[in-house]
Amino acid sequence: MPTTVRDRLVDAAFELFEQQGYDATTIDDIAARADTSRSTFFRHFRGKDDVVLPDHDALLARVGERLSMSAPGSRAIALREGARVPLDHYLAEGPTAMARYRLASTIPSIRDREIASVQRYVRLFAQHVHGWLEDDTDGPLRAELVASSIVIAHNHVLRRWLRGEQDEPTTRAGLDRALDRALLALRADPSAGGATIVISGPDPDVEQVLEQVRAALNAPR
Amino acid sequence: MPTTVRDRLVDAAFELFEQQGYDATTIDDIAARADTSRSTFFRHFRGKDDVVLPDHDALLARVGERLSMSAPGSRAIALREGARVPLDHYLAEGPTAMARYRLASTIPSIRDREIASVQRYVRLFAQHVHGWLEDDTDGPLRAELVASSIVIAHNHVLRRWLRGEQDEPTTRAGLDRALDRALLALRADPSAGGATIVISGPDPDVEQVLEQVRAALNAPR
DNA sequence: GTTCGAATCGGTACTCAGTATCTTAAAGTC
DNA sequence: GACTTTAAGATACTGAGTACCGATTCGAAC
Repeated sequence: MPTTVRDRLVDAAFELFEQQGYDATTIDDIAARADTSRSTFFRHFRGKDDVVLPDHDALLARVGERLSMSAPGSRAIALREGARVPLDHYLAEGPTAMARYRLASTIPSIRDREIASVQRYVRLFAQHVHGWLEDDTDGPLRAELVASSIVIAHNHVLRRWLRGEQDEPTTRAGLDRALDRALLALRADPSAGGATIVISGPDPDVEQVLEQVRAALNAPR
Repeated sequence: MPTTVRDRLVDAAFELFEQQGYDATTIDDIAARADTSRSTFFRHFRGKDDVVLPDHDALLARVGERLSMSAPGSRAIALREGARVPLDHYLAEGPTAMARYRLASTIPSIRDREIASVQRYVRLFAQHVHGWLEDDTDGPLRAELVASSIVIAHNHVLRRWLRGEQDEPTTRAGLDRALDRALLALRADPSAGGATIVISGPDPDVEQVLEQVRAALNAPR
């Protein structure tokens, strides 16, 4: 089978990291186990932690593409499908994604880089949402809130799968539920003219709702 | 005046970083300009980037303290005052905070560490909020959403001040407004029994509101 | 078949961050 | 004054990351 040098390096790195720890394994160790040289390692990866992390660049680009082709009427759909892109990617990756998660949970250096990567997704979502809210005062803040909520919802369901707490179908369905909750912030829009009503909850009683509305309107705000 | 070695090191580092860039200045440079030795530098700071970052540990502890002494009736107040702790700290710091912001905006290494620090605040808030929502299904997700919204609101107003776009009083008032928006996610609680009503916006017309409520209740959800 | 060019890889040497350890000077403490 | 503690300087080492050079291979063009 045509295993490339790059693949051998990744495998060697994962094995050594899990086996003898991150700090304890040198790049020479990784290169040696992959039957190649230190130079070659640095030709393929920017650094030691780079081996573990997936290439977010490609994934980020795909998410950006999805968000770019969004019509004014279907913003929410674009956001949901944008969030689905990385989730599907990791679900398809399977065990590799899980191994990476184990490492990212343990090794501070890698966890920090992972957090920084997550932030790039937040910024990407925020940029698009901000563009959609151009006329809004407080646009940047709302955009950031919505963006981070989406990413949090995504990571929430992803982590449960990575930890083996959920199977794939449950995870996919979970994203939709989590996004429901996350996008409440988008739906409740205090900057719109008049008032914005958000009603959530199972089968509300109409009279009770109206009573609550009266109370809310009469209360000092 | 009794400038300590530590202070001299910090000053030297800031000057050199701004003057000749982060990567271009070695720790020897910093030590030399502070008229001390490399050993002393590492005795005071864990690493090169540590000089720039404030000690989040103390700040984090103070926020945690404030959140810990929160009664069931005053959760929202605790969150607001918890968010005010770091804001007040940076406002008091003044120019130093601004210089740090300039560096963090420019130098990827420092920015990544800054992002990781922010994440620690999110986790702290989330832990407390999660404790308060113990009985809630989806508690962890809601807690994360609320926590990150608070931190985003905080950083939003802080950044505007750091960039010199706002004066201090405006910034303090801005935090409250930003938190209003951020905490919508907390108020709109789909897991509560019955329904939850969130009404936001300036001076809503009662009839219009009731009409919207009827429409929302009649619409298929 | 030869030659040219472009990748790909290995090898060497260097800078610098970070750690460990030892020694020294100064400042309390009894 | 002798003793302990603490802050600082000095030295040496490991390992990440960079720069550069040379060797090999594989095609394509002539």
